[in-house]
Amino acid sequence: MEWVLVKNLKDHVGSEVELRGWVYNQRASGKIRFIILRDGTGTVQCVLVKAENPGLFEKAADLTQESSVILTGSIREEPRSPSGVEITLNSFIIIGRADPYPITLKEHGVDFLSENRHLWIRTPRQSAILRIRSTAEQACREFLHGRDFVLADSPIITPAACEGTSTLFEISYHEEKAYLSQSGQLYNEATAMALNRIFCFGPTFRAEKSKTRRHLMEFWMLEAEAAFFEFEDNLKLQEELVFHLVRTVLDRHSQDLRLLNRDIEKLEAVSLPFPRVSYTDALKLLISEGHQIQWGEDFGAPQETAISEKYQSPVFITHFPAGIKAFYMEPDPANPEVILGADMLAPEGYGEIIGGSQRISDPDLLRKKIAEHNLPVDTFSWYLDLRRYGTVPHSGFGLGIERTVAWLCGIEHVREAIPFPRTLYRMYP
RNA sequence: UCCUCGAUAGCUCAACGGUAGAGCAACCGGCUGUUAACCGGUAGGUUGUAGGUUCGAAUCCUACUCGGGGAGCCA
Repeated sequence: MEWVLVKNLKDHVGSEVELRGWVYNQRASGKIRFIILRDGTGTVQCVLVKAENPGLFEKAADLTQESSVILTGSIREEPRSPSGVEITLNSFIIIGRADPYPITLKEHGVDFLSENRHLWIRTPRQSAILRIRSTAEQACREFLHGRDFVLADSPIITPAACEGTSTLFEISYHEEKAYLSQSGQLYNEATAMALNRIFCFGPTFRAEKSKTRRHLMEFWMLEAEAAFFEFEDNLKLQEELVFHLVRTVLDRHSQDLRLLNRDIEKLEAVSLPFPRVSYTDALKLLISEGHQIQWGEDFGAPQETAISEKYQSPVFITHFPAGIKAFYMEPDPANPEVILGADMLAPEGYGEIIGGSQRISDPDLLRKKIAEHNLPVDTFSWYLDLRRYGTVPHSGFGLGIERTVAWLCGIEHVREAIPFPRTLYRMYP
């Protein structure tokens, strides 16, 4: 008998098939049982009538929540079913009978759910988010490969800070100190000089004691870098990538988005080109609205939210003051006080999802900036080499996948956008 | 690091200075179409830890532990 995934049941209406999965729930009266099976691709209700098969009916009393089963049954259309199909159960075997399952169908608190993350991910909502994450990652790769970008993975163990700002996780590299990467960017610049257009996609680590719905200690970042790309090329690439992500998730996950109660209209409203506002103009706007902030100060979360809420699409904040951005960002020739970089803020207050810039290509200027930031020149010696040997203008950006997925899914917290979140006070399980 | 909130049954919560309760889960029974099914019953507790105030503390005070939300920083 053919083994079919729940999500494909509609293609087999009328036939008898085998299903393999876990019992999501069971309801029973004296004469009829409803067993909801989940197999990770969806859920389906299986019906068992006592009069038709008394032996099987009794045996099914043993099907506790999350017991694993292989069952056979006939698929039929059923107007009363939310998915339109239902299974008439013919037989089943229990692979592993589950003990009383901690995560019931009732409400639970964040602490308990986090402590049981390994089981929490089995719930329909969490599964939907993780499926969307998978598609978002796939769409990133599809998009960049389609634009002739080459995947060039950057190292996770690094000898020193990439940007010298954030706190790093220190590890012991045999007798030496080493650090977990907080960005693959500097290595990306090297691979871009070798391969022209490249990207890396992997975990990145921040040891800052951040403790908000937008922060994880370990998160995944898509970082692209392109030789000969200037500021404008960079922004265009970013907005087209993010637009592609939105469209792809809408196309492939309407059911998951519905399950998450996502307001789909807000995603459908995203359109190209994305709005742009310079730091200076954004600042004026914020001051006119009563924010206490001066030129040269970075925007905080409340400011970012205030700006992003004015637009339906993600918005670029461009031309930040050089003093609040990383040392490698190219100054604007028209005004060297500001840099040719931009942050992309997601709508609905989800915060910064991309940070990017054109990079300094002049070796002398780069050396000067390294000194100004009090960074050790010798650890950047190889990075300076990139400017010694055939320097070119180039640009890149980093996209935080969890924040992006959280926005796409409309969920409250980035911890639900990754299978096993690492937060400030929790790394179990 | 700072601000803020919290910890009571397996889970979600109530009891607010005077005998620790409810719903769900578990277990037993009932029910022919349920969608977090429903109905009846049984069992389940050193109220996060340590001290203090009091005739009496889940409740008030102090410290600690663990966690939630936020600030800063960032994706």
